Amino acid sequence: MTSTQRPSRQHVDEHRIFSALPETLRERVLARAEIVEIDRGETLFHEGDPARRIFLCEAGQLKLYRLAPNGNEKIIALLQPGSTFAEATMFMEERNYPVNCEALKASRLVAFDADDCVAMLREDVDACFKLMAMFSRRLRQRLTDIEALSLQNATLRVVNYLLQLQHQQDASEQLELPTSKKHVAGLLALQPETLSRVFAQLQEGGVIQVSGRRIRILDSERFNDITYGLAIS
Amino acid sequence: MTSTQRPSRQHVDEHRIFSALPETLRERVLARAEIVEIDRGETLFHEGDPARRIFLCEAGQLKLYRLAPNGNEKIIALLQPGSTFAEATMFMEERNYPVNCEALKASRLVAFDADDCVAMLREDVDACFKLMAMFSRRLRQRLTDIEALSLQNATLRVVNYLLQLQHQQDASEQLELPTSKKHVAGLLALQPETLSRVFAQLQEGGVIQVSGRRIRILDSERFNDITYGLAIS
DNA sequence: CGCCGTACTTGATTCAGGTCATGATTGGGC
DNA sequence: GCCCAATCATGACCTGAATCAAGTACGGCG
Repeated sequence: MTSTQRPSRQHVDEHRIFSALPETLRERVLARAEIVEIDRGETLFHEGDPARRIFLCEAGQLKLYRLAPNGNEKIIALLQPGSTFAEATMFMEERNYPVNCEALKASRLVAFDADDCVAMLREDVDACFKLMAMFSRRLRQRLTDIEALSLQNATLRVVNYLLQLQHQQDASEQLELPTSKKHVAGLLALQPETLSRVFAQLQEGGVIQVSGRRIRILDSERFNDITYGLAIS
Repeated sequence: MTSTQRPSRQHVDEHRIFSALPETLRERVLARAEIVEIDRGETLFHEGDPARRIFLCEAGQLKLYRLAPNGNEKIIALLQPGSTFAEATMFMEERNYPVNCEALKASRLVAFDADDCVAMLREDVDACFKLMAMFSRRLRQRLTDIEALSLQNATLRVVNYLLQLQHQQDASEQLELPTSKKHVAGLLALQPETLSRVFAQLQEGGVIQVSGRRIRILDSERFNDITYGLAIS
């Protein structure tokens, strides 16, 4: 991991931007922001580490995850270019990261100083509102996750995940998993074997067609039905 | 459910207060706030209902929950006097409640108009910061919930819950469940039967002593061990 | 291009927790 | 204080997903 380069306006503007911060304030944060380059497999921070910086993913892919003592890994979120993360640590009494963060691909991040960001937010209610909107969206996402974990079985979780992907991507019947099946399994709190079997079963039923990371939704009618709790037939 | 009374300053000041709002602003919100009285078993709102108001629980107890098609219920949060809820809806494009809310005991709430609150927040960065701090704490709590659901078994979830209760209450070895075991089960995403068995097993092992809603932690040594994944012996 | 480690698939088996059933106990409301 | 319904406890049984195991396919790197 290196953190020598200085970020240019471009670096940030190229992408969806540290989305809570309006145009006028970006200049100031950038003054002390740093570019962080990180290799595949490297860890950006561990759960419990003091959180002095918040991040924007410019390029690459990372996972936020928690580990069970037995080594089981639950992926909390996949970070794609344009994602910001760790903002909530700014407001905690104890500022430390609540999860581990590791690069799944070589990645380039912009690291903002937490104190700088707080200082800026103090002077800009609009920025606060954008951040609050982001927190609200994230809270609702967590609610969806909790519902999935406590009320849905493996098949339903997979189906809902695929529908969500389909919606995020161009909404065509063809979609692509954003990462390896192993990590998708970690995201859905399943073992890789189970995910594999669910895919096999859905393919068996003629509902989807899987080839590597590409998935085609063949029978969107029945596919939707499954979401409402009907059997796989 | 009745919503005729006008709330006095007292009603709100008596308790922990709409905690994101500093002293100076309370007067203004209160001008249009209403008292809502609700009986045990009544529903305050359903998932999907338009969210025009946010709430402070003054007295009583409520549950926020989601339902599976088969009737299974996951309790997202228990609301006690002093809790505020539904604040995040203020910032959603589509303002609607993401969960159901039902009174577990007859309750008295203060209902604030969402638009009024937004208007107030616009003029007070301190209030924004308090609210952002609350969102951050809540996000972290959700993270803990997700970890519990995806990486911990029934016993571990129960033990961690009891430890959390012990900490919230006076940290003595004696604690009291805040609600019925049925609802505690719903909070931990367990069936009541399973919770009952876990309690029985822990009591069997001499680790706790259960009598109704009162629980005494007998062997805090071993009790803590369980948290680290060791067997119940 | 070929090698090796990782990802993936598939089968056999196990087991934690859910489901169903039956009493015992409790507590809210008249 | 009594009564009915809801809560709670416990046993028998079932099942979905984890675990264990073994073989195949893939992809990154020399």
